[in-house]
Amino acid sequence: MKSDQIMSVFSEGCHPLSSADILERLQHNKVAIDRATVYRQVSRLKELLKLRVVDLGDGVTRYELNEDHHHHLVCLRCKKIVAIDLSKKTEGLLQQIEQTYKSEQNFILLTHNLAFFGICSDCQYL
Amino acid sequence: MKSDQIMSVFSEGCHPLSSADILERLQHNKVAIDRATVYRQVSRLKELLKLRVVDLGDGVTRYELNEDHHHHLVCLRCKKIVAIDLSKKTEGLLQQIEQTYKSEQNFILLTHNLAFFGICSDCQYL
DNA sequence: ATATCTGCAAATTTTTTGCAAAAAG
DNA sequence: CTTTTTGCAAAAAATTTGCAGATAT
Repeated sequence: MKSDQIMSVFSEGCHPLSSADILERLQHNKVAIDRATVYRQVSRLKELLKLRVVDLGDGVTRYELNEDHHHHLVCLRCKKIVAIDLSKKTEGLLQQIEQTYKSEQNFILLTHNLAFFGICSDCQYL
Repeated sequence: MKSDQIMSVFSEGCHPLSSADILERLQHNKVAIDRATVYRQVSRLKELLKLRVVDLGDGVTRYELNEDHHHHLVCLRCKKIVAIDLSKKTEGLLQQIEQTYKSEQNFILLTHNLAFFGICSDCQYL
């Protein structure tokens, strides 16, 4: 089953991967897979909430595991992506927000996306 | 100048707009504009921090004014988008996060993206 | 045997680019 | 006059679809 092989490339590292990245990694691992299959399975995995979309603002759609929820810091100049862990700081707040929308609008929250954009230290004097 | 006309469609409403949306709205307003111009100007406005990318998890790149920073609640079933204002709840925290990454990594944060995904009340019993 | 998954090729959609004319400074 | 912006057409990139054969249940 190709979806397992797709899931396995996400286990290799923690960076968000585009469809092209997934394809490349699988081919590098000698797994024959078609582009269309990647798209179809990623879409399915997204619906099953195994993966989620990470849009880092550069027009490329990337995905990552929907577990171990980390966030991202993205440099607007060099596009470097740094994974950050805000769970301690945000956990209470996000739970509170979940409660609020559950009771106010009966909206059941399942996941979220949080990314920060700015200029990294290497790019500040360019 | 076409970028002013692009900016003006964002003032009409508060929903995030894709490139196709912008084109459609301008054409509806009898403004002749080419697709390429929309892409070029949006990219420029993004660099000038007048617009920012909004990630609603469906792989479509959308933009909104980078002022009045609201967040979004997105229904994973019907794709309904609800704009929410978390500024009171998150302001302190986001400022604290900005400080943390400024001092720890010398990363200057300029903007962020926060969206919640779940099932809206209309879709829960489908 | 039936239903699901896959590769392949083609179609569609989205975004980018080169270039010459138009507009702005 | 020089620089920037625009439209047009074409190219490139990203995503989706139809279909027939392969896999799995």
